[in-house]
Amino acid sequence: MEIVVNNIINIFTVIDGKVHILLKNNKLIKIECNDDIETINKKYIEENLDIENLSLKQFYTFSEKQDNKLIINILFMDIVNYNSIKLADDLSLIELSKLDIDKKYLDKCLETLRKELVLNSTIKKLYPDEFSLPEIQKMYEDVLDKKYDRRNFRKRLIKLDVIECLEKVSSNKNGRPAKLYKFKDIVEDKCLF
Amino acid sequence: MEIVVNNIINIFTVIDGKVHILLKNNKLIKIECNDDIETINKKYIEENLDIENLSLKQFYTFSEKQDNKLIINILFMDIVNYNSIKLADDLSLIELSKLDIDKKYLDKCLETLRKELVLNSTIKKLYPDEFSLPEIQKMYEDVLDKKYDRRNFRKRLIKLDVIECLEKVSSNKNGRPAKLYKFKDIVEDKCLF
DNA sequence: GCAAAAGTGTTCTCTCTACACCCATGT
DNA sequence: ACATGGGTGTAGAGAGAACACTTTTGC
Repeated sequence: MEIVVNNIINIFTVIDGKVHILLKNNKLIKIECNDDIETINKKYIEENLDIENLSLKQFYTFSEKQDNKLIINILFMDIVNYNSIKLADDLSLIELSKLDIDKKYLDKCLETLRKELVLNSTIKKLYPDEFSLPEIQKMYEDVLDKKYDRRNFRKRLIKLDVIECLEKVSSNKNGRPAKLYKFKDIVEDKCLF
Repeated sequence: MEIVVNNIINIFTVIDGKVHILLKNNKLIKIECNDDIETINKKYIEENLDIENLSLKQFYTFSEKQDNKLIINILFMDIVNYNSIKLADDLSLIELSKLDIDKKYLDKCLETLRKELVLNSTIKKLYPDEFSLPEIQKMYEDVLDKKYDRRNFRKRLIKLDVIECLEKVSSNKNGRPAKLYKFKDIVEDKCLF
């Protein structure tokens, strides 16, 4: 039987508290794999995606049969800051919850995101510069589907010693501006939630 | 390029506090995959491994190039009770730490084991009947490479409401016999550590 | 001055840790 | 009786949850 191996690259970012995924021609980024899987990915990223410091992580392999072919889809992901993505003509970002793909793929993505986003190193990639606490709190509440108390949320991050306060505030359209913070340089990775 | 896809099946058990892995002809169990990966596994288990209720979980996919062939190795695992393995002539168990395989494979196995063994449902599969607390404490200390206080270890499991005490004791060669427990029927899965 | 959103501190509860002595068995 | 390993309880520290009022901004 003919065998086709694809690498599927899921690049996630967060816009306005909602997880988005990068598409190419309105489809998942799929690369036919005819070499070692890491080599193929590295080459593709260099030639096609203008994103700095991308570090793909493999998270699942699906198989399907189609027209007497065996198709192996190896899923990879990374999470990056919105500004580090240069949107070429054929690239677009879509809210993950609005993406029309097989539920088993989507569920695996969400499961993986939930594991990744609680890590210090991941959240620093997502917010490499300044951010406000309400901003990342909203993101967590959306992705993890939980509610947090504002004060306890803040205390948690401060006690973990992972953020430092900047002398700046955000400009909100409504209400009091939020203080801006940045993540400290990571010494060891910590689980935030 | 020619592509070969293999499923590699890692079946773990614990003997005397140490993790062991099932080998076939002293090698990892490898199946050439020419159909949907779950279908292949199901068929192989039925025909070759006389183990009840095996429920394989995929955990990683490696690739390698060999003689101008692309080899895709998809790794699966399950954890079972020692007594549920019927050792046919070509099957054997070896202590995981003494297995001579590529370090990246071994590290992935250990990482996966550490995630699995803290779950209620997994540990119940390993100890479906009676067990003593010192027995599983030793296993945890070995796999997680940590030490636990005897009293706190016991209190933790009791407070989690996952074990019940039997009116029996173990027969140790040294020292006082340990009380025997069994896991309660699982309602929801809990993380033990 | 009103609505909207953000900042802050305290108390209470619960969990985790550390720790010492006694008990049941085999030899 | 002694060596070995298992069982038990308590006190103190630390983490997490609940909670209300004040502050800053835009309109």
